[in-house]
Amino acid sequence: MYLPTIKQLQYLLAVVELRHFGQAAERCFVTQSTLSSAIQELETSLGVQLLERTKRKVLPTPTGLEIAEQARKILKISYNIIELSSNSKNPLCNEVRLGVIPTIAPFLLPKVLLPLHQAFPALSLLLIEDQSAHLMRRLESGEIDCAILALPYPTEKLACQLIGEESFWVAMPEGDPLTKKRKISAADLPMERLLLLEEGHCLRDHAMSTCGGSEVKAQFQGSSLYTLIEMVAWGQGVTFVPAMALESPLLKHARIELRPLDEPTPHRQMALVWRATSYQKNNMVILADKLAELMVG
Amino acid sequence: MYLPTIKQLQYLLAVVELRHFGQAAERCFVTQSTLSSAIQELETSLGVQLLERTKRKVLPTPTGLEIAEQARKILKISYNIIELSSNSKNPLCNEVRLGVIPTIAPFLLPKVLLPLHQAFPALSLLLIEDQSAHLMRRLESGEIDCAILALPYPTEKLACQLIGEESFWVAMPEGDPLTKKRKISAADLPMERLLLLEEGHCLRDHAMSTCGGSEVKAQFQGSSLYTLIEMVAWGQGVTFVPAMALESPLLKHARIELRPLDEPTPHRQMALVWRATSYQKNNMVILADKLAELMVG
DNA sequence: GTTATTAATTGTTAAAATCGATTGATGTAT
DNA sequence: ATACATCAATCGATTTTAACAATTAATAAC
Repeated sequence: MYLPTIKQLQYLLAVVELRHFGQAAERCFVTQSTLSSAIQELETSLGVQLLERTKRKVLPTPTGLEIAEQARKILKISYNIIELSSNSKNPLCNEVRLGVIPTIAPFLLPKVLLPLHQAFPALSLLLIEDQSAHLMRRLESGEIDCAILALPYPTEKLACQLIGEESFWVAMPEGDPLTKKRKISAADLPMERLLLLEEGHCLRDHAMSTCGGSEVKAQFQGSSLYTLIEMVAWGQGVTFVPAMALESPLLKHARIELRPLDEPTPHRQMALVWRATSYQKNNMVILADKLAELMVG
Repeated sequence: MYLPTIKQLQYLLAVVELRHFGQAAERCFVTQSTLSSAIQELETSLGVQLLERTKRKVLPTPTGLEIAEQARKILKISYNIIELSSNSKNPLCNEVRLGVIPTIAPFLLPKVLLPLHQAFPALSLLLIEDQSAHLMRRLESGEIDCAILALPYPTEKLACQLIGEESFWVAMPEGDPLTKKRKISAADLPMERLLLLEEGHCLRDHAMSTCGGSEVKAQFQGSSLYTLIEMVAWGQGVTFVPAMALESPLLKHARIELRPLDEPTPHRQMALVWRATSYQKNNMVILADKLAELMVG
């Protein structure tokens, strides 16, 4: 079964509309002989006469008319395909599905979403908040295009670009003995009163490695930084918060005091990651650059 | 501006659906390398990445998905085109636009329409009644596909096939002196009482040539055989009628008597004519054969 | 009769499509 | 770890196709 070609249909349509091989050929930017034989080819492959030719006029057969009508549709869709692809060529005009981990999302997004929209008006961001491991899986399956993670994190086979760095602070209840220090060192931390996020949050792992690895036995596992902060405010213990969170209304809490950590200051790096093969790889670099710029400013 | 080819779109659709170059190639009956390069060709001509390839999986980009969707439509229309043309290949399945002259139509059509429909159930006949000259013009312009005319008539450049022959009879009022003869000869005809159809009807010309050419001065010009017969019934004169009309209810008229003409019997031939270039030329022969068969029976 | 117009035809060349075989990268099983 | 299997890209060779320029045959117009 031989499918017609778009070119054949294009030629047929031109002849049906102009009723003239020569003019049709001109419109299609080919010679009359090229057009003529292309249409003959179409006729024999379909096994049907599409045009009645006399030396003086060209008359489409009913079948020829019907097929020309279908050809019109096909041509229209073809132009539509070209339109579709040329639209998608502008940088950051596609929908970008971005995953962000829960300990970054609430602090970073309010800060960057508006400026991002101003910088790339055609960009449509779809946000997904999930833990690092889940985001990795969704990234690999193509469900999302990129993710903002906290490093260190194993990101083999992903392209990765840093967008910023932030140190950890210690949050403690108002009047806690620790508040007497301007800077807290790892040794000062009361392991027995340390509050951590539940399993799966990378902030938990980063905090644990700051305090000396698996020795830590966290007393309580909060499911979000919000709950954790509330616990601290009620005097249940102390915890780590990322620097970005300091500006959050959450930490304007009257009953919480914050102290930086001593040198070497523990910190985490934030990075945008994506599949190295991603069709958006060029856009990803642009996006990461913009994010880095917004983090500094 | 380069249009995609249907083949490229077909290959793309296969890959998007199967997520596998090898299987897609198999489905399309080509080698993997053929399919692979065809899709690369499509991508570069559109200037857009349509697929993300890793060694282990193939992931369509959003643009790739959209274009595959359009490809699906185009493929569907293409198959439709093939369907359209193969449908039109059955003999006499198209619409056939048939012109018939007014002195044949009312006598022939009642006789043949039903049997024709039984013989070619898929045939859709569109009937047009008009004078020979008009039919010729409409035939040439492609407005109709074929016509039933009475010969002799100049039919240059048209294909032509006889479907029957009929002699002329003379219709006269009941009790007319002429009724005493069993057969009428041309010389017997009362020229001053001869009623003819108006200009343009070929029956008029045939009648005139029977009576000796342009010598005839017809007293009255009827616009249809029906009026003419009524005139005869009212004793206004005599006229010619074609043999086929004898069976018509029109001539069961009580006040009309009919007589055949003497040897050499004047007659007319009926023929189906069509453009020699007509896409229906094969069908026309079939149709003419059938008509001839029905005329005899 | 001559000329102009038109589509088909012919012969040639350039472009492309396709294939088979190979490569390089990547998982999977032992 | 190592060998094996899988997969898409790549390469080189061959066939097929598309396109053109020039010509021909048929027709209409003058």
